[in-house]
Amino acid sequence: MENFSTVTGQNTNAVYGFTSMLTNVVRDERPTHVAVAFDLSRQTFRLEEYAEYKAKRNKTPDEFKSQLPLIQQVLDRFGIRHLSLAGYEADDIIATLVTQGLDQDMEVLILTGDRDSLQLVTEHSTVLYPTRGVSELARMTPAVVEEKYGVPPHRYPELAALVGEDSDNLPGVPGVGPKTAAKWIATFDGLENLITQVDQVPGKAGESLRAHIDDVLRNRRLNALVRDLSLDLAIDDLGRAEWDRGATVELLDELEFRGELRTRIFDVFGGGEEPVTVESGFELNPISVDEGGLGTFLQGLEGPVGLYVRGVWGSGTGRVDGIAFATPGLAAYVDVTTLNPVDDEALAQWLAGPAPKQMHDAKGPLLALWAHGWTIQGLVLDTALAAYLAQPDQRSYELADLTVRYLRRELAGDVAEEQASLFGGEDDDQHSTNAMLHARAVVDLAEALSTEVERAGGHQLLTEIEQPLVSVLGGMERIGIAVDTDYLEDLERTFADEVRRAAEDAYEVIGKEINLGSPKQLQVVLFDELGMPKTKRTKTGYTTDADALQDLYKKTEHPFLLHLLRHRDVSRLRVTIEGLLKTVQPDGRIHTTFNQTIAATGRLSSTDPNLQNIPVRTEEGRRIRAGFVVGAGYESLMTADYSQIEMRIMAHLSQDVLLLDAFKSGMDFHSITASRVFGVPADEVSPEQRAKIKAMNYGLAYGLSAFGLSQQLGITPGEASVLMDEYFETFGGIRSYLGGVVDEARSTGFTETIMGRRRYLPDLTSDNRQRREMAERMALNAPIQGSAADLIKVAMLRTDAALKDAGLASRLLLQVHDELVFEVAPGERDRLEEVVRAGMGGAADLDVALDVSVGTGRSWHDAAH
DNA sequence: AAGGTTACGTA
DNA sequence: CGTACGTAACCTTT
Repeated sequence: MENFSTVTGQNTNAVYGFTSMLTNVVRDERPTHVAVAFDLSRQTFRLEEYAEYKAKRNKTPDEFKSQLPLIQQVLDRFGIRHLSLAGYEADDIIATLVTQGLDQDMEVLILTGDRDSLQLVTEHSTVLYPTRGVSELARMTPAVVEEKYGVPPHRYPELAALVGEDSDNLPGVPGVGPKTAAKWIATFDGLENLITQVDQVPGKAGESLRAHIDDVLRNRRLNALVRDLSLDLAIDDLGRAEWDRGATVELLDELEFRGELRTRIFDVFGGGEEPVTVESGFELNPISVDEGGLGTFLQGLEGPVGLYVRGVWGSGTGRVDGIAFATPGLAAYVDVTTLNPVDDEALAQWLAGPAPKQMHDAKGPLLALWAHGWTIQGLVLDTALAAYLAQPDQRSYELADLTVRYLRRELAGDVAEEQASLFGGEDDDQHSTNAMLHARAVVDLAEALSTEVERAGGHQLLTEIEQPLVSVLGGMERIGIAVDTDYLEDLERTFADEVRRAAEDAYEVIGKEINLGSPKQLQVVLFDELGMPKTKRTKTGYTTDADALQDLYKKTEHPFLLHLLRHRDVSRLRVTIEGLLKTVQPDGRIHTTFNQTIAATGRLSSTDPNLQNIPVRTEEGRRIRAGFVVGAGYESLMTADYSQIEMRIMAHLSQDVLLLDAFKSGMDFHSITASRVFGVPADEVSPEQRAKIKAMNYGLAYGLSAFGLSQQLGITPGEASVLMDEYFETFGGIRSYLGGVVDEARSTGFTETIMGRRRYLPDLTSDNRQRREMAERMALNAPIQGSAADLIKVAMLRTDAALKDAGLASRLLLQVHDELVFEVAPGERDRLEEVVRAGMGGAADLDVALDVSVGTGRSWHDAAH
């Protein structure tokens, strides 16, 4: 699950975790009888005996409490019994059921995170104890308990009584840990004998025991589980009841559990049935359009028309096979490959006209329509973009997923169509029905999503930014950027030579050939054979990343490391070029795809290839940029970047006076902020001081920690902490802004950008510290990164429109988050610069200026400034 | 063949 | 133990 709360704001973390774990255990263990026990309240006989029982435990968070009824609903739907009993804990219920089960010669499994339950372990009863968070279950058999604690299971509570249990607020004997306790229990053959012969216990620990004997006895009384409760349900009642399929589907929809977990649930509890939704699919009223009658049909359509384009697209172009049209009343499908000239013209007119249209993820179809020679106007709603604005954290916005999510209806057809094409049957009927279903789904979704977007305050963002941007992005993809393939091929050979050289040098040092690209083999060489100090742990071993290798070199000065680092660098550059060359189209240009619904902050992303991560930091890397060149018929490339866009946004949002002044001064930003922090004139700021503040400036918007800053600057966390304090002393407005953002988001559930783009962060109230802190950093970053994304999108629209207005032939090619790349038509350099500076600089009216720096040259590299 | 992990490029 | 992405190689699992 990408998002652990539903659209209505109900947290589902615990329901999700519980359901997932339950499903896995049932799948793996195949139990014949299952029961789940819950605590009813804190008020138990243990609390009556000992008022401090579990007193240190935090109050159960509301977030979790609100999920309990949902968990119980899940169990009801799955046909699993659950029970609780006033005055007793869940563990007592479990102990009672285990006892009953063992009496009936059953094999019993106990899934719990409470170590007291280890007393229930026998040859026929095993505790499954969650480790590694909850991702793994340890099987606690008698042998495992004995090995881990040094006592047999039935003596575990004796050991616990001596040692104490923090989580129950039961203090044990001071100075006595598990080892001593286990030794005593073994020597005296149990706690009872230990107590009666307590005078013979030697040493300081013995003294301590004698002083705390009452505690031990009390602990032992309290940690004994009750095994003979009278319960409403007996073992025989715990066989799995009927699985309520329909109700489960309904509940899973409500919880918005989709994807992998849903499949798993149906596999385990439903015997592999495919999940289908409560309601059936879409009803069509298909009509066939007579030859020559398309124009009349189209003119007769009322209201917004859902369009679904059948075809293929990518790399800036595409092909249309057919188009389906749908309104709530009727649907039709047109095979465009067999259109007569009259219908073709009628369709072209209608597409290019103002009739309101709705589509799903229109950019691809747009490329296909353009390639066919058609244009399209009147796109009033793109359902993929609407869904993205309503919930930007989703990993996919496929039409079929959205219909289930927002309409509770299954979009059938894809599977049928795949099967048809698999068996050779180009089933026209199937194609057209499927296409009409999709078009109809778009219409219904458009209505539902309009409401959603409105509710999330995203209407303006959708209609004035995201949707108009579709054709701008499509245009950029269609045009592509020219590359000098000869140059890049040459450069690849150069780097390949360097790769070989570095590898040979590395092999010579260690006296053998290994795969330098294999972290596993590297670990063997570095840590086992060369005996270097261990680096930071990864899931599978020790890291060999560049930072760690640099560190190791500082410590060992082993030349192998230098050759290895060199090998990494140049082989990466070589592979980058190889990848780029593979994507060059017959027109000699690379046509990336810009994705508009991936980044949860509102940024674009670029794939196939990614042109937003072309190297720029190193001299060798920049040689790759020189391979991106101006195309035939154009004069040069122009790049235009926003300078310090994120800090400017922070200045605007925080209204920190010193920060606003820093930008107004027009001086070097890092120097002037450093001069403020260190209290020296800007021209006397040392390079070290500037570097520190630069790291701080950049890190701020990411939720930087003292530890992270210390790592980056190579100073101690203490020093970093002092630096951060001094920074925040100086720029108090920033501190209060950043704190305020998180507080606000915690109470509203979302962050918001300058243009009102929201990001929902339910984890801000998680009781899992790691998740919560992660969400806090996201909350700090999202308004800043997202506002920058808003601004450059507006800038793209303004610039694109201005170019057309001015009749310029220069064109936008790329966007790299705070940078735009243009191809300059002959003689248009100066006018283009004017248009771009105005378009970008005027994208928003902030309390700081939006500085734009511009450069031109024959390549992307030469256009740097 | 698919999916996870590690490493690393950009803003 | 700093946000947001995409890609590729390696390696394990299916």
